[in-house]
Parts: sequence; C-alpha cells; structure tokens
Amino acid sequence: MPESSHLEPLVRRWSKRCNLSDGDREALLALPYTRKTYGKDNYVVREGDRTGECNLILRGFAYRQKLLSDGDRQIISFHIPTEFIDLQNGLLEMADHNVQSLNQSEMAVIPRSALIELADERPAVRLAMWVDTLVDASIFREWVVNVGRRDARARIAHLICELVVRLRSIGVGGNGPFDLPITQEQMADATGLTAVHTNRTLQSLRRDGLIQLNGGSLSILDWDALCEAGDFDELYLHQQPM
Amino acid sequence: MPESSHLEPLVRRWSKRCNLSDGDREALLALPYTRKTYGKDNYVVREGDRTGECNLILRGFAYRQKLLSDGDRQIISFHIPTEFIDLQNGLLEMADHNVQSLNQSEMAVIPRSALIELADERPAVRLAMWVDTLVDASIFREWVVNVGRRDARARIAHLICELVVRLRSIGVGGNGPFDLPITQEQMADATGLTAVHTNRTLQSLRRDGLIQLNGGSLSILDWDALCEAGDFDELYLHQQPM
DNA sequence: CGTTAATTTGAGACCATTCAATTTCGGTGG
DNA sequence: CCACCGAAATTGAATGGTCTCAAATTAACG
Repeated sequence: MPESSHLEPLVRRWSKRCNLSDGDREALLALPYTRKTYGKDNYVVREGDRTGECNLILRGFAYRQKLLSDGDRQIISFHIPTEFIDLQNGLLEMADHNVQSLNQSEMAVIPRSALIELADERPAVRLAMWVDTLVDASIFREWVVNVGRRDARARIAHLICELVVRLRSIGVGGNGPFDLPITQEQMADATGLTAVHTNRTLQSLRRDGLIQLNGGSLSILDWDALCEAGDFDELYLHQQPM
Repeated sequence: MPESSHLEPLVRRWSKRCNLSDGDREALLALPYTRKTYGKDNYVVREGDRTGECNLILRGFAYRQKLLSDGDRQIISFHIPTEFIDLQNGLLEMADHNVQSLNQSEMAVIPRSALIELADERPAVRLAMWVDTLVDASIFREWVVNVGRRDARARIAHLICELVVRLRSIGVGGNGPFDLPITQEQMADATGLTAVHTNRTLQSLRRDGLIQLNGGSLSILDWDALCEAGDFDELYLHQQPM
C-alpha cells in the first residue's frame, strides 16, 4: 500500500496512546485524501471559513494565529507533522482563527465527512481524535500562562522546550540540531513580545550557553538549564512514555 | 422527577446546539450524580489528580488556574452554571491544572464511567460533550490573544465582555446588574496584570462611563464602547442564536 | 463592632517597547 | 562568481506602560 503510507505516521502516533485494533488502523489508512503543498505563510484556514475538509501535516510546520483590529498578530500554537490542524472545524460551524503554513509544507486534505463517519463507527479512533483536541486545549492553557505570567526570558525558553519535546515525540531526536524555520518575529508573536526584545532575549540564552540557534537550526546545549529558565514541566503535553 | 431537574439547565443548553432526541434527554436526566457544595476558593480539581468524577456547576462560579514555581498564579478561564469543569479529565489520564470554586457554589458530581457510557451509546450527547470541550479550547485561544497582545484596558474590557455574553446565554439578561463575585486580584490573575494596575484600569473604565462595578455587582453602561475598548468579537464563543 | 479581606492611592523603578538605523543572511540574476 | 536584493537579525537610545513596595482607606463578615 504505497499510497496509504502517508497516513502511517499518524496511525503510529495514535497507536501509542489509544488501543487501535487492526481494523481501526486499516480504516484509518483507507481514509480518502489528497495531498496539497503550501508555501511559506500560505493560509490553510481562514477565520470565518466553513470548510468541509481537515488538514493533516505530512511535512513541514504550521501555526495558528489571530489578528487584532489594529493589525497586531498573536500566534496561538505551532504544529508539526502527524498533527491535525483543524480537527475542531469538523464539529464547530465556523473557523474562529487562521492557520498558516510556516514553511514549505505538505498536507493530507481529508473530507470532513469521512472523518466524522470514521469517528462514528470506531470508538477507538474517535477517542484518539478527541484526545488530540484535548491535548491541544491543554497546550493553549499553558500558553495563557506563558504569555500571562512569565517574563521574556522564561517565555522564550518555555516555547523552545515545548517544541523540542514535541519534536522528539515524532522521532526527531535528542538535543538537535532541529530544523526549525521560525523567524524571530514569529517567536515574538507567539510569546507576546516584540521582535526586538525577542532578539535580545535569544542572545541572552545563547550567551548563557543554553541554546544555539541560527539559520533555522536549533541545538540544545543545556537542557536542564533551559527547562529551569522556562519553568517548564512537560506534564501538560500528555505525552506517552516512548 | 423533582430530583433529576438539577440537570435540566444543562439539557436545555445542549439542546440549543445539538439535536437531542427525547431519549437523549431522558438518558441525560437519568445520569447518577451527587450534589456537593464548595466554599470560596475551595479546590475542585488539583493538578496531578486522577479522578473518576466530573463536576457540573449547578450554582455559583469556578475558575481554572495554574501556579508557577515562584508562586505566581494565572487564571485560565472562568466557569458559570450549566458548564462542566473537567469533562476533559474523563479522557486525559491526569489533571494538568487546578480548578477552584469562585464563591459558594454547588456542583453535580457525576461518575466518569457513567458519562463515558452515555457518550458511547448516544452520538448526539457525545457530540454535545465534544463541542463543549472545543468551545473551551476556543476560549483558551482567545485568552492567549488577550494576555499576549492587548494592553491593560483592552484586556479588562474583553474579559468583562466575555463574561457578560456567556451569562446572557444562560438567561442572566441584559446589561445587568450581574452578580459577579470576582475580586480585582482574580481579574488581575486572569489578565496577566497586577492587582494594583487592574484597579487603576477599572477606575478608568468606570470614569469613562463604560461599566459600573462594586460589591460584586456589575452593570454595563455602554456596551458598544466596552466592546470597542476590548476589541471584542463574540464569534469565538460559538454561541447559538437565542 | 472588631477583624480581616479587598480596594485605593502615591511615587519610584524597571522591563519591554518604540523608532531608526545598520548589519547579516539567503536567494537571484547578470 | 560576484553584485544585488529583500528579508531577517542586530544594535542603540529614548520612551512608556506596567510593576513594585508601602501605606491608607473602605468594605465584608461573624
């Protein structure tokens, strides 16, 4: 099944958390989808959209954001391969925020109706989907804490810790280097800071020997110190032990 | 059925959004529960808990919060009657944050197993539950924006707008007065500000004739101006038209 | 009516912002 | 291969919104 294999990473990730039967796995791999590539900053979902499709990241990254009336932007989360971008739009009537591709990315576009059918028929699959949206919500909660109560240094450190733990969970290992094409302006919009202050804060983290970051390549030099700086506790990510 | 009637407000709220059959409604009203009262600031859920129960607010308010290692607190959401506090804890293994009662409140404590059974058997009920958690997630996203990219005045105004719209949705009408027993310190922890600055900001909103707030009683004096000040658009609350 | 919690006020300090200018980097075409 | 270009990163200096720390006042409660 050479074609179906695009969904295998998703099946693998869900299998770790929920007990999927062979039938569940086959049904997932049999989902109809088309592949679609997006360029840097291309919109995948727009606020107000009523879409009939859900996007699963096969390659590359994406980010959620909302725009304020004055043009300011707040990034709400980043997403990595094997993650659904808009599973919630299958059930809510209308998209309440935007999703953009972070870099050159490839999505599996799955008809919403096929996902709903599958969820109705297969309790284990439904559970995996629901848990995914619940973990997303948990991440949002932690982000409220991050931008609400941490200083600049801790916000940046925490963001990096989260991304690293999530990347490790899909097999991108160790302390890097990670291919992370996030600009400082995007990090600023994710942490509620300005690009200028983000720059100075990153320099401070580098100067102190916690991270190395340039040209879209991130390496962790002192993981414990980084977690400490970011007040990071990965419980909220609800990862399964490997 | 005098006893079952405690769950009727929930059934009414869900009926507006999802097409519940008579059987669904009866099954919901037949859910086993015990009533439990909580005093001000009593913990309902603690981070790390593995509970077998879910709490539905019958009377009073509750709030979610996370504590930082330095003792700072971030409030992540407020909750009003007819809302579940910890539906997500039915599926996630472990609570990743705390929930406290805001004032004297009363909860319906429902065994998690009964809710899961009901969800498995009744698609419409399951949908209502899922949508509830998705709307929660949408609110978290908006809060990230609020604390991340708005100034103090807009944060406070936005918080008030949200609470008012949600209170209206459960029938507490108009422009108040609303019985809202939130302290300024709690508003501060919800908006990522200090209590002192929250106080000054509230004074400014009062001085400008947007709101009236004292002794736990809130009135809206100029709704349009308040929405404007808070950059408020209620789309993210996904309310049904009344 | 006493006691504690909550609100309010003031002044100074600081973290992050703003605004501009400069440098570096990645990609493109001559 | 180098010149060029726009985007991204970096630097500096001044400004400002919010915080900190205390103290005073008011409200809530038994």
